Formats: sequence, structure tokens, C-alpha cells
Amino acid sequence: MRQVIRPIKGTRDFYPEDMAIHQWLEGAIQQTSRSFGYEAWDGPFLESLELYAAKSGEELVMEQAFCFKDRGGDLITLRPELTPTLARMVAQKQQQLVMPLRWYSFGPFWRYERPQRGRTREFYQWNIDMVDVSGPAADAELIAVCAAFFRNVGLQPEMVKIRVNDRQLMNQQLDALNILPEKHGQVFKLIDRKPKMDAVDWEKFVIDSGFSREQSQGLLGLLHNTELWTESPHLSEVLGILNAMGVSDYIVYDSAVIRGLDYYTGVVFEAVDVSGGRAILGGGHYDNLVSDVGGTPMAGVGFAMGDVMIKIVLGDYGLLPSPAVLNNAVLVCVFDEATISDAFSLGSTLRANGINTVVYPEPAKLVKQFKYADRKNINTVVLRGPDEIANGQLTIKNLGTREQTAYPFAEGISEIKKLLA
RNA sequence: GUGGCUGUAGCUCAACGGCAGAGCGCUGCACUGUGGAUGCAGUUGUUGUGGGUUCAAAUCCCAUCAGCCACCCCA
Repeated sequence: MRQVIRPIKGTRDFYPEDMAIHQWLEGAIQQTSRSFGYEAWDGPFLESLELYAAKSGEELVMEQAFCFKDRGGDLITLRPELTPTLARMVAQKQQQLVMPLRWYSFGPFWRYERPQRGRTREFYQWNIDMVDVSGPAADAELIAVCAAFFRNVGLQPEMVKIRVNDRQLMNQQLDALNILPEKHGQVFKLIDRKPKMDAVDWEKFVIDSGFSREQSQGLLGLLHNTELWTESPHLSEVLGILNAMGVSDYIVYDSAVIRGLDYYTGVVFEAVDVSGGRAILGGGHYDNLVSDVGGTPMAGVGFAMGDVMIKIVLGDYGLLPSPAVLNNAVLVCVFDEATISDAFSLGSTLRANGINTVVYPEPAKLVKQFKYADRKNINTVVLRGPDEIANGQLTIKNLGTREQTAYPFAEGISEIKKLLA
């Protein structure tokens, strides 16, 4: 094997067929976001380390951020997440922005993690937030956006579920178990870990962490209670609105959903692949978006979805579009040196008529040019060789049906337009 | 950061101390103005990299790099 300089670990090359899929995904994200009135925005890919030190967890900043000194000696970070940037940009214009904000973004992020399936060091993420709202309808809308996206890309409710919970509800329930508020964070971590342990080990783990057997049993009871949501008026209303929006097929109440992030304070949710996969996206309600970067506290709700896992899930369900990169184009064949300028002239004419046109770049055997069209998923071939030039004609061949017809030049142009319409 | 599995032709893999192979693909021809099918012919290698053991290493050992899997973490 030849020696080729390796790409950076954890990065991906986007060849045209990968890019076609990537752009298709981005299109679905844009369409879904806009259909709910969300506006596109973005921030810089480079931010100061300080911005993340203000809020994000220790591990994220200290171990997972790509961090380096610029030439002036300042600590710079390739953004590992978008929320601090959102907070910064909202705080900067807090008085001028029209609230509530509905903003979405799709762009690259970097985390220095060990790559594995569904996780790379450079990835794209869809972030979408509604800011300066705190009612159940806002929580419901963001969850409905997830469901609408799944519907748009063909993921059915049997394939993916959105698991929903409310941290406030859980806090109340933990209070009722006489678990002190300062211990709640620790309990949430225990709950997060439960799916990865068997029941006996988990109970031992809970007790070893300083909780009583009664509290451990109480926690188990909570985690198995699928009707716990009825105790929360807020969550009941969220689920009611989701029902009214016609997306409850996708929704499951699950008291084990907590989300690792400290800044979620209310409703939390995550979408999972039913056939045993990882989380596809996660989000929730937060109460103080901007106070850490110097603004006045502002509530909101949002979620983030990485491109890597969703592409895997879509691929597993056969829902990715076929990689027909140029399939909406025609190919103009080139016969010989004498007529090559006729071919390129025809190309210009076709483009002037709004037709994506590929002109073969040199004279070659037609066999070769037809094979090229096949492999490029081009279904229509236009021939203007010596015979057609002499007769003022165009020959159009449909590669799918093998049918071929010669038309007078102008009529041929409009025929091609019709074919691609 | 910790542990495990795997690196052989463009791709998928075989060979598991003794001549590095198959299928698919690709190129050409049958077919010099007509593609996918078919037939025939041809093509492909520092066995990831570096070292060690051995008469002999793709094969065994060590290191390293990369990919995958689990842990960790999931903003």
C-alpha cells in the first residue's frame, strides 16, 4: 500500500457520495426547523476557553476540548458545544432581540474523545432552542420538533421513541424519600448508570453510596412507575399538548431519563433507536441560560442531535437517499476533435435553459461515455455527432428504457426540459 | 484515560511457520455511433509500520500506528 499522509484521528472525509447524504440531512433539518418558525444562526468555531470554564462541566473543558494557545498566548478552544455561545450571543443583545427566540443551527464541533461507533472527534450537530419561555407549551413544541424531524426522514414511531421526564418531578419524589436536595445530583448519576448494571449490583451500588435500603427500594419504585407523570401538572400538560399535536406515537414517559447535564432544570428528553441503539438526541428545559456569561437569567428549552449517530440509525433502517450525486443532469457525448466545440456549445445552450449538463471532457468511444453516464447515475444522454450536426438535430437517449429519438434542435431542447421537470 | 478484538489486492475475505490466493471490481476485446447482461483475455501486493525469534514469518513475540467494541463521558 502506498504511503499516504493520514487524516487526523477521529475526523471524516466527505467524498461526494457522503456529502450528498450530509446535505440531504441538513436539508431535512432546515426544513423541519423552519416549518416551526425557527431561524438559522451560528457562532464562531473558535471561542475563548473562558467561555466554557464559566459553565460546562469540568470533564468537557479539561479533558475533551481541543484547546491551544494562539500566537498572542491566549487560550483558544475549538467549540465543543453551542450552548455557551448561544448564551453569550443572547446576553450581548439581550435588550434588542425579539423574544421568545426560536433559533436553530447546524455546524461542526470538536471533542477530544476516543473515537468509536457513533462518536468522532469532529462532528456536526443540530442545535435548536426556544429562549425566554418557561411554560409547558414550549417544552412540548421542542419535543414535537423532534417528532416532526423523524417523520420527515421516514423514521416511524416503531423505530424511534422520545423518552420524556421532568427533573422537578424527580426532585419532589426524591424529597418524599427524604433524600436531601444536595444529594439529588448524586442520585441522578446513579439513575443514569442503572441501565448499565444489573438490579442486584445497582442496589448494592446505591447503598454503598450512602443511601438506605428504603431509599434504594423507593428509587426502584420510581423508576418502574410508568404513571409517575400524572403527579406533575406541568408534565401532564406537556404530554397533553403533544397529544393534541398528533405526535404522541413517538412519546414515552420514562422516569429514568435524567440527562447528564447540570443545567437542565425541568423537562428533559432524549430520543433513542428502539432496536437497541444509543441516544440519537437529547435536550431539556433550563432556567438560567445567560447568567453565567453576565446577562440576567433567562429560561428556555432546546436539544442537540449529532450527525454521526442519526446517519447510522437512518442507514440501518435503509432510509438514507441513494447516492445519485448527479442524477438530475444530462450527459452530452463528444465524438471527435472536429465536433468537440459543438458539444460544448450545446452544453451552454442546455444550461441556459436551466438544465444541469455534463459534457464529456474529451473525445472517447461512446461505450466509455455511456458507461460513465451509468456510473454517475445520469439517466439521459444527448448526442450531437456528425450526423445530427448535418441534419440540425439532437438525439436523446433514455438509459433507463433504452429508447432513443432524434429531434430537430429546438424541439430537442424543450424535450429535455420536459424529461427533467 | 483503562481494557479487549482486528489490520492481507481498489472492496469483501482466505491462507494460521514452508511458492500470497479467491470472489467482486477495474482495463481491453467480441462491439471504431450506443451503457447495465454474457463470454474471453488482462490487471492488482514492502501482508498497516518498525524491530525480534527462526533454515524459513502474513502466520510466533515486542513495540508503534489505525479501525472497531466495552468502560469513562455524553455538554
